[in-house]
Amino acid sequence: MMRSKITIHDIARSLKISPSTVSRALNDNPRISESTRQKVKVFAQENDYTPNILASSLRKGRSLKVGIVVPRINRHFFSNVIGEVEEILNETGYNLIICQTLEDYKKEIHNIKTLVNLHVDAIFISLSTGTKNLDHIKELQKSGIHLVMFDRVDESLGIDLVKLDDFMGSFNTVQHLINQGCRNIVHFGGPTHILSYHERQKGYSEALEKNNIQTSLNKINSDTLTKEKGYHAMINLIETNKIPDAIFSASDYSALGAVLACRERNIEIPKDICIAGFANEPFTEFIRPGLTSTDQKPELMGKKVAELFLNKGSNKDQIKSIIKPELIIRESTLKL
Amino acid sequence: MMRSKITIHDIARSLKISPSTVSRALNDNPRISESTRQKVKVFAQENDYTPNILASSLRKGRSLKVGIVVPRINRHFFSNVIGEVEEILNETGYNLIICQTLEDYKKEIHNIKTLVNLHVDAIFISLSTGTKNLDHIKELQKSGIHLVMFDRVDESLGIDLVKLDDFMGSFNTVQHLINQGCRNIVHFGGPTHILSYHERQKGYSEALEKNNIQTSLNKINSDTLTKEKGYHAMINLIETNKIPDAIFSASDYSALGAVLACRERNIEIPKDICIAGFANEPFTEFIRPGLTSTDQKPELMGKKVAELFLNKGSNKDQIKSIIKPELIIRESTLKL
DNA sequence: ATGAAAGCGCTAACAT
DNA sequence: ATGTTAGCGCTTTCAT
Repeated sequence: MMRSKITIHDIARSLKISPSTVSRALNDNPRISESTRQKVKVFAQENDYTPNILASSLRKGRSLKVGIVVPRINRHFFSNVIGEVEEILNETGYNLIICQTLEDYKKEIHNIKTLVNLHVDAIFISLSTGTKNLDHIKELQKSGIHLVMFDRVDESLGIDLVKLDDFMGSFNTVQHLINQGCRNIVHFGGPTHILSYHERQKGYSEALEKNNIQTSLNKINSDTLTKEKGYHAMINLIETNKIPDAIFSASDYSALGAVLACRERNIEIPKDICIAGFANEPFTEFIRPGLTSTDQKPELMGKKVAELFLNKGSNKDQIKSIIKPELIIRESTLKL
Repeated sequence: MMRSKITIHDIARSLKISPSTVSRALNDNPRISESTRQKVKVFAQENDYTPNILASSLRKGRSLKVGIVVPRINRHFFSNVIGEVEEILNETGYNLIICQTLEDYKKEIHNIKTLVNLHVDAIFISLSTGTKNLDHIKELQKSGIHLVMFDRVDESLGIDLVKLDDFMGSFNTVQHLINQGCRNIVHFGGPTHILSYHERQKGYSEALEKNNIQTSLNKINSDTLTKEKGYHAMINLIETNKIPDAIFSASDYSALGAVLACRERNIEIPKDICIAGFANEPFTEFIRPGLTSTDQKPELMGKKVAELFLNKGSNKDQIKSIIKPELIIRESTLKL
């Protein structure tokens, strides 16, 4: 555990062989005799030799490090993606460096610069909402660092990606609301320059259309993703006497805000209004009433992301992995 | 943003000076003339020079990287400590590498090995519950890597630490419950080999004693920190007809489990029973009834941890920074 | 104020 | 199967 003190030169000297032989033995180079390999490995083990990764990375140009950039690590979805990625990468000798952008474009650029600087072999990124310009990603593409986008992706860049079928998740939720008898459904959405939110909005609209329910732009609140914004949007609906019979929110947090507003104004869920969120955050399960939401399969997504990197090989084609969401129905939308 | 291509040698050649001069200019070595310094910096800027951190770390023996090891990154408390630490370190040019142990002793050892391998300059660690033997920490102490423990600390090792006054947090909560008229208070605690849980249990016992309430060991459930365990412990109390008038839990999650059990069995909170948790997880605010809890000041703790590292200097004495908790009183304990 | 040279620890072409 | 040598890009004595 000591800060690595002994080097391959020390081993070489003790064993009266050359450093390169030691290096090769340690790296299981087939051109080294079994006996030498054993001798070296045993000696290394006994003397607590640990390779200097810095030196090896400098020389090899690869670092066995992977960076992951997410909007926030304390979101259930992201922390579970990260957990899964970390587990798989550790098994294969890679280390994961986690960065958060806090939805800030500048911080995203800074994080990427840092990772490039650390000579990571790959970067897994989920774009921040503040990111409207993708030049930094395009530059990154040229750098030779393996790139995988996930969840908040851009499909046009030709970069391998893993994403949820957000359209399906959204469509199914709205269809469920309609099945419960809701007709006047308001959408709390996110900025549509983010593909996920665009698709969720589209799923909402198409589900309504398919059921011959008139859609209306003033039923769509974009940029309503936080608890505070959801709360205020709901209060606004109440105070302008436009209470709908359902809210479909693209975020559990803004759905929560709506729930809190309803509690405050004594509007009963699901009797007076149905509310559905998105992401299946843990709290959706234990608030009262339980909040209907869509599970985004974070572990599966993490697995796919890691595998996309590990199995890439020389395949040059863009790979898009689309994950099927699961609608978790709870009391907040159960009228029947 | 390109993977750094140009080196100080390229700059030196272009400017017809030596690499060492370039290095010095870039590092603001005072022995370089202002004009050369400017020339070098401008050229570097214009040509997107980025230093190779690997090479510089290898040479200097310091990496400008810091590792942080926590039980889980998706705990509100830890993710906020991490966020604060990251922010402060980034300002000073350091990068943070985040590892999680998932409360597993082996994973903790593995994480530390990894960080040592990466030649981090410092490790900030919060011990996992699975850690009962501290040999790996003692070894780490010898390594010369700057160490700071936080939250889940061991005070006997002489390592700088930042921790909550868990005794005070616990004592104040129980005193509050007593003030509300509760006399039969059950404690859901954690393993007492972890100092925090030991102190919380002590705070519980001493608050009772101070109020001349008889304490009893069978009112203490240790190893009851998760939602599931809290749920089962509460169900057990109900089914054995030993429903207390209050639960003080050392974890918000086990308090939540108790809340869920009460809901299921139609026991009213706070009318029939008061419940208080610990950590002030976000959900405590918006479940019904709101759950009384103790804020652990994660941002402040993160700040102290980072500062302990940045300001250490040559001071050899152990520094213990004890943070005052704040009791957040919500409906779950408001009988009066 | 600047340059030359050595070396951090490792790997890999090129020998033998 | 093993050794020699030359760096990866940077910092830092030691010169001048």
